[in-house]
Amino acid sequence: MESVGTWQYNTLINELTQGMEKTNQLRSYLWSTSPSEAQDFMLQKILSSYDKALLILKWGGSNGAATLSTPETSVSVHGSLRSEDLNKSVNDNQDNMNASKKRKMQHTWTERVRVDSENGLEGPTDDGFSWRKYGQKYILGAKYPRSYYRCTYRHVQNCWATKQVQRSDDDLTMFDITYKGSHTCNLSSTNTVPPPASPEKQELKLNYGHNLQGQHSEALPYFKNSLSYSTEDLVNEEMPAHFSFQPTFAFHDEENHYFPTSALLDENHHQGGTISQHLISPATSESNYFSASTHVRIPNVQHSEADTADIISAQTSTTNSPIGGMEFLIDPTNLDPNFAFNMPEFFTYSNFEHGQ
DNA sequence: AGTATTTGACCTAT
DNA sequence: ATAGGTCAAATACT
Repeated sequence: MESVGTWQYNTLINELTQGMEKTNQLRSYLWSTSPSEAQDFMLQKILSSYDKALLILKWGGSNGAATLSTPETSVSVHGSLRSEDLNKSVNDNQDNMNASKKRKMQHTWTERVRVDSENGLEGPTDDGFSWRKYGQKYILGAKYPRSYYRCTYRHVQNCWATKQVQRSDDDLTMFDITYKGSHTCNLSSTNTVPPPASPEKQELKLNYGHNLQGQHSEALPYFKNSLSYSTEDLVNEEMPAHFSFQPTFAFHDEENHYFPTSALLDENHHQGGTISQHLISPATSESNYFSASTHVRIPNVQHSEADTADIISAQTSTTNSPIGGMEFLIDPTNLDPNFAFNMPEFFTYSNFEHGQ
C-alpha cells in the first residue's frame, strides 16, 4: 500500500479531517455568539457527514494507513449549561443542579487525538489557535501529566479559551484534549496570522518526563518544545519527524465523561431534538470581536509563540493538500448579521504578555 | 531585550 | 484533606 492509491486515500482522509476540524472550529466559534439551534444543528449535520465519510473510508477504504483506530468522530455538543444563566434546562439527565456547575461552565468538549505514526498524513490537528502553557499537573490515576493551556491572547483580546491535554495512559499515541470556552480572539487571526504549532505536538515530543509538582523534586532539564529530546525519559524517540493526528470527538456529559463516539454513531442521523442546550459563552459579554477586514495576510506579524518555521508548518498543515487548502476564510460578514466585528488593533499584535 | 515554559506554591471546589 | 486547576517567580529560549 504505497503508491498512488494510498496517497489518494490519505489525501482524502486529510481533506475530510480538515473539513471537519474547521467545521468544528466554526461551531466552537459560534458558541461564543448566540447560536440558534438551527445553526448548530446544521453544523452537526455537516460534522456528521464528515464523520461518516471518514468512517466509510477508514473501514471500507484502503486498508492502509488508518487501520488502527476505528476513528469515528462525532461532534460534541455542548458544554453545559450554566445554571445561573439560562433557565434550567431541558436536560434529560438528572441534573445535579446544585453548585456543581457553578463557575464557569463553558462550552466544553473533548477531542481525542491520536498520533498516527503510520501514515504520512500531515497533522491536521492544529486547531489553529495559539496556546500558551500555564501549568502541568499529575492527575490522580494518570500516568502522564496533564497540561494546561490558555489562549495566548487572553489578555490582549480577552479570550478565555483554554484547553487541557492529557496523554492516554495506555496508548501513547493518544491524547485527550479538552477545550473549554470558545475563542473570542482567533477567528480572523486563524486565517490571517499564522498560528503557532499546536501544543499537542509538544506534548508528544516532550513530556515523557515526570518533572512535576513534587513528584520528582529534581527537575529535569527544561524541555524546549520541538527541540531536542532530552534523553532521560523519552519513551518514544522513534516518533516520526512528522506525524499526524486523527481527531475524534466525543460527547461530554455533565462531568468529564465523554462517550466514545462509536456509541453515538447511529444516533448521528436521527438526533432530532436531543441536542438542545445552548449557552452563551461568557466571553461574549466581554468586548472582543474580530476584525472583519483582516483577511488580508499580514506577513510580518510576529507571534512569539511560534517561530517562523512553526508558523509555516502549522500553516501548511492545514493547507498543504494538493487539492488546495480547504481552509476557508470565514467571512464574518456573511456569517451572521449579528456578529460584531471590530477590532482595529488586531493588526498590531505582538506580545503583550508580560504584564501579568 | 522580550517572551515562553517550568514548576512549586497557592487557590478552589469537593 | 485532597485533587484539580491556576499563579507567578525563576528559568530558558530567541
